[in-house]
Amino acid sequence: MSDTKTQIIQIAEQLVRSGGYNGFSFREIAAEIGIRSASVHYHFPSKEDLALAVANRYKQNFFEALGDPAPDGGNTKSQLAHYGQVFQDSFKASRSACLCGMLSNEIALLPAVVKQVLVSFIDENLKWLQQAITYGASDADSAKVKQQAQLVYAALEGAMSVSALMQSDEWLQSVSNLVAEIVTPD
Amino acid sequence: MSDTKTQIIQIAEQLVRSGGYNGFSFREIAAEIGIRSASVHYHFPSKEDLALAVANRYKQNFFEALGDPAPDGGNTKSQLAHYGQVFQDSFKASRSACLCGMLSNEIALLPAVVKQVLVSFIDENLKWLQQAITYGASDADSAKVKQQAQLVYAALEGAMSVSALMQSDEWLQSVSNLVAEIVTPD
DNA sequence: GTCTATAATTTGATAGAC
DNA sequence: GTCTATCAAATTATAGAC
Repeated sequence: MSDTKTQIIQIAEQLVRSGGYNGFSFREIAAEIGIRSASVHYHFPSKEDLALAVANRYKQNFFEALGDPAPDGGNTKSQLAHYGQVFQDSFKASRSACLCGMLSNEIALLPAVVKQVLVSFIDENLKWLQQAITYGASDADSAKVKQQAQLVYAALEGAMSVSALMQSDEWLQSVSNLVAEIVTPD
Repeated sequence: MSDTKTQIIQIAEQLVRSGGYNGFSFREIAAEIGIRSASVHYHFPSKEDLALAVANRYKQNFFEALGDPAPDGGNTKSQLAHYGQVFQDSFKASRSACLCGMLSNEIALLPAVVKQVLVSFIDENLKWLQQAITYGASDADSAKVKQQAQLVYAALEGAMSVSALMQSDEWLQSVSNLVAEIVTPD
């Protein structure tokens, strides 16, 4: 991928996370790079193309940072602490909300192809959490474990949203610590 | 408040919850009512005025639905179940995200006066939850109780966001049930 | 790949008649 | 309170030169 194309995606991600799908423009991206908006259209013909690329790259980076559940044989608590740390690192780097959390709210504005990325992002988070919670222990597909995984994901998304508003990671830290304590496979 | 003014706020709320602050226009609101956009400006001179009115009314309605913590002497579990039910009712009525959750993500776009409403919405949710969790029991200001209250709020906001994406209340129900089970004042 | 130029549309907002 | 008319600005997107 060309340097400019990567730059466009990076800037677009930050702009979407700050202001949503309708909160960024091709001109704004172009201005930050030092080119013209027509050149941005060369790399991404439509706004939907760009939004899709941004969502895909965000998802990919997120799961790279996450790694596989329990790669070093950690217990549930340490795995959930790591999971929370990924959210915290993302917030610290951007001071803004989760891209997928942001776009989830705006679903009415988005093309179906972007919605699919969001749904798969959530699905894979759920799978990761179910494995992390039950690693080496009970059934990853039990209803209880799924409920717990949903709680962890929802709580961290919500906490990231509040942290973006407050411009402080207090909520993310607090929620991250608590879920690691209270969620167990038993 | 005039009928038209109320109508404007109602429609604006639904539009903001579907598409965010940049996702609605005066013309769109006017079209739904059957008037012209200039008439909307008569009631709300600027978009910021309208956004503020929408946020204030949403907050007011939310806490009216919530009522006081433990008005009938309920325990923590029943109080949290009621809290979750308020989120579920709001989702069922609108099929969209929480207005304050939506706007929290978009903080970079909003005037300071709207941000204040969002911050107070969260503050008051936290207070309500801390009282509900500790009703008739331990210290409402303990660090542990505050952490739990943050978890409950964040989890329900996150679950509502996912429910808006999926157009299903499964996540809201699941998360609502689980927090009522696992959060205790002890 | 980037540029200039521009089309087509939408937006927030205002002036002034009724 | 609502209307017509209009403005200035911004937006997505395209055509065609370099």
